[in-house]
Amino acid sequence: MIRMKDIAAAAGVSVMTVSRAFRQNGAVSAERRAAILKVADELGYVFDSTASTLRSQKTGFVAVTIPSINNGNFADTVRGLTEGLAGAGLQVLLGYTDYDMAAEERLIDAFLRRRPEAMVVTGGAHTDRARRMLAGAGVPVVEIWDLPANPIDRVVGFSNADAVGLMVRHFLAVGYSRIAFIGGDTQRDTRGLDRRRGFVAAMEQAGLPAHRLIDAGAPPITMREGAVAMGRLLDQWPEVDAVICVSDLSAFGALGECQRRGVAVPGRVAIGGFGAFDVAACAVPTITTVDAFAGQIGAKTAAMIVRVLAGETVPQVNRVEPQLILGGSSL
Amino acid sequence: MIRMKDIAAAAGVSVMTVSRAFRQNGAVSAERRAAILKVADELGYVFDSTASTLRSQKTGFVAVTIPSINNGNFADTVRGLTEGLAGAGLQVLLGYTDYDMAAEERLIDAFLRRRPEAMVVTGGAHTDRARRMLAGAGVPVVEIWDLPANPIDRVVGFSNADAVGLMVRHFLAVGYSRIAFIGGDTQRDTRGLDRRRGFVAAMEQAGLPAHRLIDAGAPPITMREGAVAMGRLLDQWPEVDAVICVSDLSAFGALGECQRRGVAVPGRVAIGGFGAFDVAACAVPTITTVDAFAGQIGAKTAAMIVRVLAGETVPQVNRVEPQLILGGSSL
DNA sequence: ACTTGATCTGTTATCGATAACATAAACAGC
DNA sequence: GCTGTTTATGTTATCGATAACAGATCAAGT
Repeated sequence: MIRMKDIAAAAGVSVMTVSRAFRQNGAVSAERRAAILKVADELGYVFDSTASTLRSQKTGFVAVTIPSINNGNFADTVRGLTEGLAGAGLQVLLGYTDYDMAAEERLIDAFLRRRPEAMVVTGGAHTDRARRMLAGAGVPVVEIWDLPANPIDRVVGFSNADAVGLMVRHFLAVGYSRIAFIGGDTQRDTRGLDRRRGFVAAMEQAGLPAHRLIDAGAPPITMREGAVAMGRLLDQWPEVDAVICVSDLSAFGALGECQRRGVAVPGRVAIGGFGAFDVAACAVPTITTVDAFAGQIGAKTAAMIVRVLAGETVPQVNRVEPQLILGGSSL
Repeated sequence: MIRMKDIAAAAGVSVMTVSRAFRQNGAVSAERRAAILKVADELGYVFDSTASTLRSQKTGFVAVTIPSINNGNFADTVRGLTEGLAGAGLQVLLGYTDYDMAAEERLIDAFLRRRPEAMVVTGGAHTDRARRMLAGAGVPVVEIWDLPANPIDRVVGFSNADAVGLMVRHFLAVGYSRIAFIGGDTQRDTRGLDRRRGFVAAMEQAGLPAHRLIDAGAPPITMREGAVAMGRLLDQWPEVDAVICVSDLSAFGALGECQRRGVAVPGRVAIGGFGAFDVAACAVPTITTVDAFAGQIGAKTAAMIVRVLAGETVPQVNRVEPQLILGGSSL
């Protein structure tokens, strides 16, 4: 493999000059730089980030953990992060946890060895060791998609409970009252659990019973699980007139189950989801949902990281305001 | 930051012994290793992969580029890759190209600087410079999700054209003949283009006209674009009795458009998709599709890489056989 | 007891770049 | 013309680990 010293020898300059030629702000005369880059290109030289990283102590990595890679919301967040960080020359190192805190801990451990310049983790629930590792990493840490009670460092997110409250109040306003909730029972998906808590809180605040809760199993809660849960809901509480699902995917599955059973939506049962996934806008009828602005979460996180790394003072918490999107499923 | 020499001093051993204690097969006595790891833990030491990488010339990275991060098929492939490589201590470094060859080239360049131990790229279409970089990288290169005519190195994939041929022959067998195709017109998504070519070839082989082609714009072709394209199709060729879409997402959008227009599926128009996405199985009716076994592509690619890196002789091409999955949309 | 081999530990040099410092040349200001 | 500043280049030491080699210890075999 070709190294900088080979380029230096071929171009008749010192290694240091070659190093400078490869940087944006390197103090090298324009003609020398051009000559050096030409030689490097001819020799097929590929810059070695590893050596650069070791000496300069700058990896150019921002490590990001998300629960699932197969989820349009997190994909949007990653997109926002990637694009926002690219401008600062930072690359995203992405890992997924499968909604498993132990897996998250292992991932954080593996990532920290690579000396990222910042860490982004989804949610505020972590193992004790993961918390300690993050807190002691000596780099900015951002928890996203949530508003943890005890943040490790910085936060970009929203209250999942309050967001579902929006939906409950909409359903009540439109005239539904025998409302059920699907999903969010396990400890694994704390955001799903928060949404269920938000449902219960909003119902109780309205003086209505909030006992119609259907377990949809371990996350990720897919379309299929939404369908199964809807079937159980209709069997168990036939009087139900509306259902709020932990995400649009399960809401879509629930909608399909209603259609197969000949249960009119929204005539007989109204449906609400979460996340503003494409499927909510393209289903027939469209599904009422809450947009958490996943892309913005990523973009804001990226901006926060760039500013913090530049030494600026930035507020610790950046809130995103979810927004209700009315669909045909709850008219 | 704590370094190995700090651990060595605290534990009363040499740095080399600490280094060995941190490895699986390091020749250190069990008690010494335990003592060293205990000291390291107490001091909050975090292993520095960068230095290790520079000396040992092993990064533990496998770089992977996919067209889009928000796509269940590629997500499944990445999952297969991640899991298959984890056993060999390899981490996936993931990037997405937005179906843009210039973006792919930049990504490959950025990745190669980090000295991955193997490169995985989606598809067989690349810029000349990207091809040169990959060919000269000195590491195994695997092109996936396609069967390129001139592979750079290794391949794990299938013929997108043949896979659509399966679907066409199914439609013909069930009695449809005025079949249209949605998507795949641009040069950006070569797999989509191959699928359209496969449609045309299979129709012509059956002696049927293959002129009903609807452009759905630049990839990614989403549900929305499928709906718009279906509208145009029904307006332009009202005699159409079946439509094959470049993916299940556009097929689902098309199904929704039919439902909004009161066009019975499959009574009046049959619909086929591609990719065996969740939405195909959960839509009402279910959508006939082709499973390309995205997860298997990832798993097989991972296995291939592990074996090649271990010095084994492995066939250059590993084919995956897509399979037709019948749905209610084409009964 | 002596050789042989396996196991454990230490020493030295090194991976490929860059920070820090030094120096030379060019240029401006008075 | 002299000093001070800027710009362009080179020299040296270093980032934090590991490869390669060497040496020490210990058990087994003859």
